[in-house]
Amino acid sequence: MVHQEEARKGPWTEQEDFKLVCFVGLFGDRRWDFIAKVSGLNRTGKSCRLRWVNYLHPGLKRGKMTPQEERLVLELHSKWGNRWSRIARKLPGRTDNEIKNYWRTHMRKKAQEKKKSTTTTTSNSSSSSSSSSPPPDHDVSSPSQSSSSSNITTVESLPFPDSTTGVESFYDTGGRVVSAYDNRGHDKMKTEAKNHIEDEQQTAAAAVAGCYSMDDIWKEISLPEEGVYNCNNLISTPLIAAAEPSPPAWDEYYCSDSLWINNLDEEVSNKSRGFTQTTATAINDPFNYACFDYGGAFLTG
DNA sequence: AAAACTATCAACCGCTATTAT
DNA sequence: AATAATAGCGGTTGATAGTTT
Repeated sequence: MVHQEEARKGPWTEQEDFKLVCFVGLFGDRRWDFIAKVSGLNRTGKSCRLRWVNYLHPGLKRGKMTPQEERLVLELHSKWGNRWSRIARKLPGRTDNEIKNYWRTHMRKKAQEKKKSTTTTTSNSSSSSSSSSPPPDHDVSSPSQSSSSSNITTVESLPFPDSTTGVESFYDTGGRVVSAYDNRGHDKMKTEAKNHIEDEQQTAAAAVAGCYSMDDIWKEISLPEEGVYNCNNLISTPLIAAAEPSPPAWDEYYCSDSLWINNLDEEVSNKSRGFTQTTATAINDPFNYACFDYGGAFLTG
């Protein structure tokens, strides 16, 4: 590295994605600037975080919003306005960005429909469609509209998790994934880890960046006879050793094969956005089961 | 078949809040 | 307590896929 080049921008490549996932697996999803540096990704920490949160996070759901989710978004938006992240917490697997995008397109459409209907049928009584008409952004003025519909479930009664239930959307995990590296608390561990990390930064970066080509990586992933996906296979041993100042051992976090393969197949058939989509899922699932089992031992909070 | 238009969504920007030193 | 660094949020933009004319 001769000098600090201007950070890369624009779409992420599959290689970048993979690197990022690996390093988040190692260092947790908090220290973004650090990860950006150590990984050798020529990205800002901010960019890394965004990519992770909006695309690579294992807890993310993909595909169309379900009618239930749509209703929930409508209701919550009428309640809270453009508090996208807040709304997203009530929709596990959905990101604020996704909801925001959904709202904009969905509501714009509805607004246009409404405009049409009002201009063409001004003399008519208000149509049923207007009951779901969108307020402009920031319009939080009509909380009653949601409650007026008896078959719309109220937020509180929905089965979706929130902080009170103990089941969290991925927004609430707050990066408490690799607690040894969490820079909040665990002072002793933190110091040790920090030293360790700094010593091994070069090794780690080189290991991930250099030891495996993407072809190798995907070959590893798709080995049918293996049946399991092992993070250790993807990252060279020195890296694992370096990044593991304390238990749990990575060997405990092999993924479940069937889930991984099935989801990958599904995504392959989803031709929406070429390989990136598949890549994300391919990366997501192994780490979901291998590294980011929020319901399991890694969840420290 | 091709141009124009629309919808979708990933990613960036600027700002604010939070945490560390 | 003050300051700096970092994380997070909401708004916006731009690229591209899909649809219509």
